[in-house]
Amino acid sequence: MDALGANSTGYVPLYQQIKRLITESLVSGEWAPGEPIPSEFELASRYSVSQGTVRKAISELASQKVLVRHQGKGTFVASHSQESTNFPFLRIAPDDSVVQSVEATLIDLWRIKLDEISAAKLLVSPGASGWLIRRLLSVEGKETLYEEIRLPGDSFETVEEQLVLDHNCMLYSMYESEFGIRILNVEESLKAVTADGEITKRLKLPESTPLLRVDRIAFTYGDKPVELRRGFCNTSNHHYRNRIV
Amino acid sequence: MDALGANSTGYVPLYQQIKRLITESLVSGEWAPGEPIPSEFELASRYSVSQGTVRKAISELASQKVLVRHQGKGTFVASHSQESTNFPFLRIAPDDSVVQSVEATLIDLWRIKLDEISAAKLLVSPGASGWLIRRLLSVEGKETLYEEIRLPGDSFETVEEQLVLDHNCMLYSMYESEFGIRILNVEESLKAVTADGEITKRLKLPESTPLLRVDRIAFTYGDKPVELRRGFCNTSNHHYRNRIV
DNA sequence: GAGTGGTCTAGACCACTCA
DNA sequence: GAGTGGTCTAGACCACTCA
Repeated sequence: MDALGANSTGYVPLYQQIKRLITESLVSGEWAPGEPIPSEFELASRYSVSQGTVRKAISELASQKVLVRHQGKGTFVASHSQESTNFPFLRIAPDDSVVQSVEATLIDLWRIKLDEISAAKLLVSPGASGWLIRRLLSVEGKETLYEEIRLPGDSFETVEEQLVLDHNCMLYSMYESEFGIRILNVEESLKAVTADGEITKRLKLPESTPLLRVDRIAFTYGDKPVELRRGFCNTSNHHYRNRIV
Repeated sequence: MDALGANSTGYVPLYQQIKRLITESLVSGEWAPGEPIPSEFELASRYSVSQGTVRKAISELASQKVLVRHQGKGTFVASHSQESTNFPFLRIAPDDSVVQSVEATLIDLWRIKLDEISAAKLLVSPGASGWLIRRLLSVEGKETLYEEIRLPGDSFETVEEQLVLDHNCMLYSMYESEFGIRILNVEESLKAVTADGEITKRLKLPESTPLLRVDRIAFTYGDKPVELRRGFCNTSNHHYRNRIV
């Protein structure tokens, strides 16, 4: 099986091909985030297949949250700006309640050269230019998470502090509207650590408090990595939740 | 929408009803783990619907890993004993390689009375009898994870030490074959902690080493909780991995 | 009432497995 | 070659939205 779903005889199901064509239109920007795509019957006639085949393609894209279906209204390009939550990949929650408010405050923003490890993870050459964003997240009014975010300069040409502030630190929504980069999924790697003085100070904690370190790689279309993130989380009153099936 | 997928007018799609009938046959044991269920056409005639409708029901059950499909061979009841991995819900991996070998050694096993919190999580009355299993997991030959497992006595009447040893500490496979309880999914809650003396001694670590504490509730059919687990993981050379979409 | 996605059917044919 | 799951079609009808 290759990336298109072809087997050794070169057979690729029609719906896989349709899925690819739809994805191409999304990447090219023919259909913008938040906007409706053509109806299933329109797409069926455009690609000369049956509605059922288009439907199967759309179903898979909807399960990846690339598209969103609304019965009676249409199928829409998924958009961070119209999602229920502003931090769709945030797994930190307070212990005794459900997460209701998350606030981010910007610490600072720098143009940097990406170190070797970061560059390798972002699939760019070591020393390539990039950006470093540092910020603090408060969950339910309590400083809980200190984050360092690294962005590759080739995908993010100019990141102004004002831009980040304008978007109220909703970064993924900013990536989408300002840079045309939609984050589709993320990989996280967690460890328990004791953090250094600066981080504990930011989180207003005594030194050597154990912290949950969350390393993230965020991916856009085609599993292309476009953001690195390292977070240090105070888990005295919060936890990282996960469901595995 | 109720649990069956009915809307306010009482309409329930056929495939949802079929899904329910199939699940009932699975719970009743008509089709045992690892065995094939009847073919799509057979089920279609049994339930007097089309193959497509049966197919849609099976597809959803397959995506929940309740069933497993094999083209050309049939559809099988999922079984832990024939899964690729013996620890299907284990998210701990070594930092610099892929996880290849996991070994579990039993520390001890006790009949206990469930404390209030555990009983509440397992939806049984506080003080109800149960079991406590303590064990150590080695990943790639290195002691990495200390675990305490609590089981409710109503689902697990008698748990013998020999039984656990016979199953080589593959607990979920044991639950399935010995108690007819199949774990379908788990919820985990993670925190960074400094563990007490006994745990660090078990993991051969200096005291006050930060550890990743993983609390798990495991569910069977109908989202019924049937196992509690608390693990303490040494993350110096290992990490907890997660993918979010 | 027109248009959308959601369900369901009957039938055809394909890819894969196994004897 | 028989039997399985996997794909695809054309057409019908349902549930929902919006004017």
